[in-house]
Amino acid sequence: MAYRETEKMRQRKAEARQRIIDCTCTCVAEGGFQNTKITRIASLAGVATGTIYRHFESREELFTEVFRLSTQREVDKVASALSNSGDALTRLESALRQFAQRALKAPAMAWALIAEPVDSRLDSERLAYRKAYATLFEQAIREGIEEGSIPDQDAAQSSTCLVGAIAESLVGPLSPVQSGREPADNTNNNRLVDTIICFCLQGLTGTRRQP
Amino acid sequence: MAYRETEKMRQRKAEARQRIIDCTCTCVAEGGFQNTKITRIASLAGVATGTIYRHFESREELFTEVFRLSTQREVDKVASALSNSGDALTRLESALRQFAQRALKAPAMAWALIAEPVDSRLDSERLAYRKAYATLFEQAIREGIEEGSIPDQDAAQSSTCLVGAIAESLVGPLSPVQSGREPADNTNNNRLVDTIICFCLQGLTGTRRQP
DNA sequence: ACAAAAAATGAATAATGGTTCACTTCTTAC
DNA sequence: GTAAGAAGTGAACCATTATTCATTTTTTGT
Repeated sequence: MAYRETEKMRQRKAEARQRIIDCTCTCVAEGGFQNTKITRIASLAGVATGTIYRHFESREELFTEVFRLSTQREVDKVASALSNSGDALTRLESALRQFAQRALKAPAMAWALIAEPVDSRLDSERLAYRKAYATLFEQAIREGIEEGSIPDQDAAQSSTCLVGAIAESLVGPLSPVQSGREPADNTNNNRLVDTIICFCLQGLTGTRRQP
Repeated sequence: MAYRETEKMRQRKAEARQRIIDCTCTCVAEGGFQNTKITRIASLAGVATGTIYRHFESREELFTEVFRLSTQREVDKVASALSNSGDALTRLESALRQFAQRALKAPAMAWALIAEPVDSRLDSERLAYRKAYATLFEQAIREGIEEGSIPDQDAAQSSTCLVGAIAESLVGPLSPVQSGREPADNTNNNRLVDTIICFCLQGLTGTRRQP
C-alpha cells in the first residue's frame, strides 16, 4: 500500500469543495444561475473544470446544493423569528418581515432564489423552498388559532397565500436593475415591507390595520 | 408579371398560420412549452418544419405569440368580470373568482402560463401577464376606495398581493399530476377558490368573512 | 527514493434540437 | 402552355457548453 487518504487531504478536499460552492454563490449573485458557467466557477475557485466534477456529479447537482444551502439559511432565519416568545400573530408578523427584508437586503441572490427563470429540476427545489416557508407559517397560524390570536381558518391555504403575496411583491423590486429605475433605498424598502405585511395580516385576521 | 399574391393565397397562408398556433396550443396543453418540439408542431399542423419559419421568426416568437394569445383570453375574462355592474368590491370578487376558476378548469394550459419553468424571454411575457391582472385589480381597488366599498390603501401594492396569493395557491393544484394524487373534483376546486378569495378579500378590506 | 494510488488537469467531445437553405412544388398572369 | 415568382420542403447544419478521460501531478508509506 502506498497512498491512503489522510486527514490533511480530507481537509484540503473539503476546502476545495467549499471554495467551489462559495464561488458558485458569487457567480449566482452576479448574474443568476442561468449565466453561471462551470468554467467561470472553476477559474474563480482556482481549479480546473474537471475538478468540479470530482466534487459534484453535475452542474445541476452543484446548483441544487447551492440553492439548498442558500434557501436553508433564509428559512432558518424565518424559523428563528417564529421561535421567539410572544403570541403567534406577533411572531408571524416578525417572520414575514424577516422574509421580505432579508430578500431586499440581498436582492441579487433573492432574485435567483425567488424569481429567476431556472430549469425544471432547480425549479422543484424552489417549490420545496416555498413549501418550507408555507409549512412554518402554517404551524404558526395553527398556534394562533389555538391561542385565539388568529381567527379559525384553513391554515395551509392561508400560509400559501402569505408566501404568494410576499414573493409576488418582491418580484418587481428584485428584478435585475433596468436602466431608468432608481435604486431602492432603505426607506422605500421599509415602506414596501410595511404595506405587504399589512395586507397579509389583514388577510389572516380580517381586522383592519394601519401600515 | 406572373405571380401576384391573391386573396385566396392570403387566406390559405392565414389558415396555415392559425393551424400552427392551434397545434402549438395543443402541444403546450399536453406537456408545456418546454416539451413542445417544432417537429411535433409541424407534423400536427401538416406542414414541414421549414414552413413554421415562413410564419414565425423563431420558436421563441411562436411561443411568445401563443403565450400572448392565451393570456389575453384570460385577462379579457377578468376585465369583463370587472366591467359588470355592482360595487367595486363585488366586481373584484367575481374577477378573482374568474381568474382562479378558469385556471382550474384548464389546468394544463394554466400551469404552462403560470408556473411552468420557461426561459427568460417567455418569462418576461409572464411578468407582463401578471402585471396585466394586477393593473386591472388596481383600477378596481381605486374605484372601491373612491366609492367607499374598500378602505384606503396602496392599490398597486394590494393588487400585486392578490395576484401573488392566487397564483401561489394555484401552483400546487395545477402541477402536472403525480402518481398518488387524487384528481381534483369540482367540489374541491370550489372550496379551494372560496378559501383563496376569503383571504384576498380580508386582505383588501380588513373585515372578517366566512369562506 | 520509489512506486502505488489518488487527485487534478483542460483540451477534445458529445448531445440536442432549433434553424437554414438549396431544391421542389405550386400559383398566377398572359 | 409557359415562365416568373412565391411558398413549401426536410435533411443537413450549427452553436453552445456541460461533461469526459487520457495524461500529468501530487501524495503517501516503506
